Amino acid sequence: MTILSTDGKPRQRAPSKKSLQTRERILDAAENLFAQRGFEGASIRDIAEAAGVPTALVNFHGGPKDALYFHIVERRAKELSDSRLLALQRARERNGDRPLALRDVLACFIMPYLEKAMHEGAHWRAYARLVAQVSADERWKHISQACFDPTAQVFVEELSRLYPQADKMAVSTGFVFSVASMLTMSTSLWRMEALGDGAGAAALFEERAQILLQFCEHGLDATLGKPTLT
Amino acid sequence: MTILSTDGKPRQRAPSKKSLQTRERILDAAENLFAQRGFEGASIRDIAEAAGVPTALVNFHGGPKDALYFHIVERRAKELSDSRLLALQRARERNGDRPLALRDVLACFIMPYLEKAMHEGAHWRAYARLVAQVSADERWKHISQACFDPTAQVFVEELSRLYPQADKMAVSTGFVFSVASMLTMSTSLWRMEALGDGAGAAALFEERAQILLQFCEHGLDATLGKPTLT
DNA sequence: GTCTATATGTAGATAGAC
DNA sequence: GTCTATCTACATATAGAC
Repeated sequence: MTILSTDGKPRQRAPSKKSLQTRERILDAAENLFAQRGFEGASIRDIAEAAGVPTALVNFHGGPKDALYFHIVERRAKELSDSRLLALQRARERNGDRPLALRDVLACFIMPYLEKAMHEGAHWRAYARLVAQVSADERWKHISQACFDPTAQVFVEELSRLYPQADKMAVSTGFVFSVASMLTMSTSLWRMEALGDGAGAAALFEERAQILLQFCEHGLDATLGKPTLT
Repeated sequence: MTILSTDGKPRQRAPSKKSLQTRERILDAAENLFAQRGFEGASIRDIAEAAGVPTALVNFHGGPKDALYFHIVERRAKELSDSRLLALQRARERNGDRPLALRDVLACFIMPYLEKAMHEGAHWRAYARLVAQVSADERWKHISQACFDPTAQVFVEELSRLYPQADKMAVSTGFVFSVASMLTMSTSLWRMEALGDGAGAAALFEERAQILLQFCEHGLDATLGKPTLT
């Protein structure tokens, strides 16, 4: 039974400080390589080399490869979910009795993600690509269910409250379109640059974030604000 | 030098009819497995087994693995591009001097893709997932450049004509968001079902296509119709 | 906890008979 | 064109010394 197995059993003893540092280095290296090359494209050996440890140590700290992958996604998922739910709670408090605006609900979901990717460095940018991989591949459905769906459900329900006449299928469809657009900020900046004139494109992340919010807000409003076509 | 190498050199002799059938079976099997498991996740051996041929025959007809991957994406790219450009040309003819509506431009790009995925069977649905993989991974940038960018550029320029005051960066950003939303129809139906109530979700592809068009049309119009925020 | 050594399986690719 | 057999490299994972 390994430390990082997914069944949640606690370790027998507290790990040493040095062990924790080693473990972090391994997880960070794995996060980077998985994000860059995908699950099958990143080998345990590559990860060990990037972390500067023998390969056996990756398995010791990370367990089997699929458990390592799960754990790396899970590791930052709680922080991200907490940021989103906290933002939502505060927005509700600010509004008192009035219902939230669509733009506010969207911003509570999208901005915590973008802010971490923008301001908290390479780890979160790699993590963002990892999330995109998991979200677009049904083979990782169990990871989405465990790490993302609970929070996503909260936001889908919030949208349903704002547009009570829209059926749930339309709401979840529009929400997934919005998430896909958001994730594409992390996976496809290179594509935007190739299709635009490319001048200073990478520097305009803030501007693109506004475009994203605008895009999703009006797309969702048009989708949910009127009956679905037949 | 193999038949399918990417340098475009012609074969020395015309292949036999039987050879062509074998080749098709291999390419179809590869398309399916690459779409399902990604480039590294699908092995030459898996592909050979799915096609019912010895592994050596996959290399003979497909060349090195990366050339095979490229070729499979390229194989249907031309048909898809042609459908899109033809739809655009016809829409222009229908309109005479009047400029195209945003909705029409979007439909010319999106509908050929969705119609093939809907009505032309499993091959195109697998291909759609393959396109999503390539479009979201910078490692395959050369494939996007060769197979998708020329047509994408035409549509970006068409959008720029409709919104001449919008800068090109905003146009390409909004376009990539739209493409990401479109591709998510092929990769994440399972996610929409998980987040919606799930009842009959898979059967409502047509309805979702309308939602997609509505979403992208109003998202783009809001994004491009007013000056970008600062 | 860490490392060396290794067990065991599978990967991509090709040689050469037919 | 096709297939068998095989080369070589690399994969995941663990055993067992320290």
